Amino acid sequence: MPTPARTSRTEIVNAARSIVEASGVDGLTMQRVATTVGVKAPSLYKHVRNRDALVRLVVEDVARELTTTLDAAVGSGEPTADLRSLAEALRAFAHANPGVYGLLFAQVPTDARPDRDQLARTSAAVLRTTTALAGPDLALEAARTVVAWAHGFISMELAGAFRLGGDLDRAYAFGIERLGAALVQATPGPAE
Amino acid sequence: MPTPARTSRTEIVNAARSIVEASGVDGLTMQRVATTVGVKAPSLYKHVRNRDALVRLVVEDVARELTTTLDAAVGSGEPTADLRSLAEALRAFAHANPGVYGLLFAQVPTDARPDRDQLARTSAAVLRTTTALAGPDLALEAARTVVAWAHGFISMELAGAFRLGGDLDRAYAFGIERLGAALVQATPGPAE
DNA sequence: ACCTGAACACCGTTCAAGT
DNA sequence: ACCTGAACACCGTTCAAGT
Repeated sequence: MPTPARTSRTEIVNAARSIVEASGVDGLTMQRVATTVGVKAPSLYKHVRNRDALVRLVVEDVARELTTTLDAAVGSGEPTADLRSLAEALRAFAHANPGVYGLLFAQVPTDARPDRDQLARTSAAVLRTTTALAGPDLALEAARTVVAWAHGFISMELAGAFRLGGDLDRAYAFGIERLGAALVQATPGPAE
Repeated sequence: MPTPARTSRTEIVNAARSIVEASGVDGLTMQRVATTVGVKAPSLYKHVRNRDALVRLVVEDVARELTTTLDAAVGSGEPTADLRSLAEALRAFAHANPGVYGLLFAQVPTDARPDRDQLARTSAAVLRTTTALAGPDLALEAARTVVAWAHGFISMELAGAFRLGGDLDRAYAFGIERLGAALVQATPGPAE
């Protein structure tokens, strides 16, 4: 005789995400998710394959949200302004979701990684902006330079790696200005 | 009656480092370290306080090695060349030690973080180079921009986050050239 | 002074048994 | 069709007992 489900995949993913946000990935245990949604741990396996799969669902949820945020940040018609806006939007998103942000580019088990399509969707706004800024031939490399810098800055900031004082807001703004200026000169670098 | 030690802190740290290198931090278990050095797990607690302290010893070991590597990379007398050399040395170090590199700037438990002094020693060569490149007033911000970019690029590369094809060596070289050029213009950006 | 076995409180995951 | 208790193989860590 079938019984109605007492929880759902969505509810489980939401619970997992807030646990990661509050306690980091290491704090994410199946038992804790279970008590949060009101069942026992073994029941979770009716809704998700295992813990890695659950982590992946959380990452994809965060990636989708970030995509929306970045898409909304562009469209000023001025590539340099869009670049600044993208960088600020990414940092604001990370500050608002410091726990799960770290998961986005983390060295996480293969089963916990989001699929290629979602990644492509998330990078679309950046690629459009660097295409306008540096031209189609250099767009990909320019995008990688910007994203590497922004993500590196933010992850070091969140990890507490900037310990030599100074104003981090100003350092971030400094980086955007210099990078924007460096990428707008569309002359290709040395071939080698 | 005292018995001679059957292992040592150094041996334990070395074992832990190679386990992290082979299997990631999650693969680092006290049991595995113990069998590697030839004792039972409880014995390890005579040499290290706990697992977090052991992780920290590994991180500090790696940081010391990286410091030596970066110090050896500079000294050409030409700041732009030193910057390129530093960036390449950091990436080569990460490729040679992909497992433990991720630990260096990771969001790791507080007890597992290296102390401030070691971090200062590791950044010294970069700061010297950016001082020569961008002047003392902008040296710290320039250093943060370079390190953020390089670390972001490398960590994304190691995490497999660059999935849109293209030549990563070329993308890294592109980033160095543009950053070097951007930082050498010592005009401060807008104050705001 | 170091090492060990036994024990405790936790994990993730499986599975038979309930409804 | 979902939920549960019991069980298994693992963790990190403590501690009394060995030498």
